[in-house]
Amino acid sequence: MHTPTRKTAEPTVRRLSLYLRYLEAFEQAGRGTISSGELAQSGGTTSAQVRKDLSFFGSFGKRGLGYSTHELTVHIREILGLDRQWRLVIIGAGKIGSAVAGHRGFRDRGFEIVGIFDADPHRVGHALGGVTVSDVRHLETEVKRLRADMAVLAMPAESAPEVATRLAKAGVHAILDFSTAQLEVPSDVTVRSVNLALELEVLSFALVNR
Amino acid sequence: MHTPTRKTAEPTVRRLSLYLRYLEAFEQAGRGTISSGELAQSGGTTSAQVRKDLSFFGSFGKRGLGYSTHELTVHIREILGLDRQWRLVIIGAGKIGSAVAGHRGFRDRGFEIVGIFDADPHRVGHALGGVTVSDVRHLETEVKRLRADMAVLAMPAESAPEVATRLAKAGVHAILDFSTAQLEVPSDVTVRSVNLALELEVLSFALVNR
DNA sequence: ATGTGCTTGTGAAATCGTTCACAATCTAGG
DNA sequence: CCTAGATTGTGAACGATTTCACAAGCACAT
Repeated sequence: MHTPTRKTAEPTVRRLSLYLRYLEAFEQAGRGTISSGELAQSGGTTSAQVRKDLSFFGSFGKRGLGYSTHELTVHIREILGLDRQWRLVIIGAGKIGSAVAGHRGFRDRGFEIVGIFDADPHRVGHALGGVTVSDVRHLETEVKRLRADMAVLAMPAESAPEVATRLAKAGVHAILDFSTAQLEVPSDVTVRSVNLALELEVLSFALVNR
Repeated sequence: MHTPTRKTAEPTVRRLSLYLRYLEAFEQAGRGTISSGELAQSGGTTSAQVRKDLSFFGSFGKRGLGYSTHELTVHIREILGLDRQWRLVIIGAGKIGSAVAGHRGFRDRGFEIVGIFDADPHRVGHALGGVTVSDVRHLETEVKRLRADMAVLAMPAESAPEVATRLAKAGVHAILDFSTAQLEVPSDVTVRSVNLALELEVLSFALVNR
């Protein structure tokens, strides 16, 4: 596997993630090999796209035959960094935080929830998915102690920027943000936003311009 | 406002949605006008990008002055189709479904939750955010009766494709899917997927390639 | 009324991502 | 060992999106 010369396109990474899901299904089904065309069908793209995506990272296939499902699974896992355990904290024990905490399948894919935080004293101390909710006041020390790699922000937009800054200071380099806030973080911290209202608005646009 | 000649780029629509959020804040703060540069800063883009995005739909600004916050707000709302009420159903009353149902701010933005469905008899009949959970067996008739425009799928991937098909038949043309399934729907139905595991995997990739 | 300073709207250029098309190379079968 | 059939890997073409750069237009001060 050769590391891409410079930064890889995000759409490529997203598709790799999808390919991985389908590969796992194929492997379960006992298929030893798979062609770029078959992978493309599962992921709603084209065979050329699949091959191009993979070619950024190496040559994993055999001409005339396709890809070994098992080997390609291992390769993609390695590319995405899923060949290790990631330690995850959730900030906000409300509806969304609980949903994330209760989402089985995270742990299976290497994401271990090691801490949950909330500002509401009524929530602190209660268990959520086997993890006890801590007071967000102790965020820095706890996050360091837990050696968290990533954080999920499931809190009101008002407090999100401050918490993001504190997380960055505590050594968290990846944040998944469900709030609608615009986070200001150091350049070595990656932030991804999931904004439910925005998704509905894109759907609204699609309906109007149908 | 001139309707764009053909389909508008999705990134443009997403940014419009972000601009709208910042415009509302600016309007709240009593700012009468705003420049493309200021809007760009809020949305993490460039002033040229803002002007280009808006130019697909018309000329809303005044040279030398900028945009009227109020007028631009109204224009973007109209472009996105937020100048009307959308009727929303949620399929799946589990963790994610509850989070969506309880999300205040949807209603404020014109998305009214008119129905919630679940397959689990234990959940049917209970109220969630002021709406009683119905049995998913009655999906078609209920969705038609409620005149739903959009649906949120918050259910296991196994049953999602079937439900998506039934929704399409019942006249729903926009679906926001939280499952990891690949949905097959008629071309006049727009589907958007939000996949939590995938987002974490993109973050994982970012961490590994930092 | 004119000049100054600022900001828009938009072609043109640059960049980025996708699709095409085909040589290279593999397997399997005779 | 050789041929037929399949499928990869990848430059090159294409298409889409972003950035650049500047003329045009407006407000305000003088």
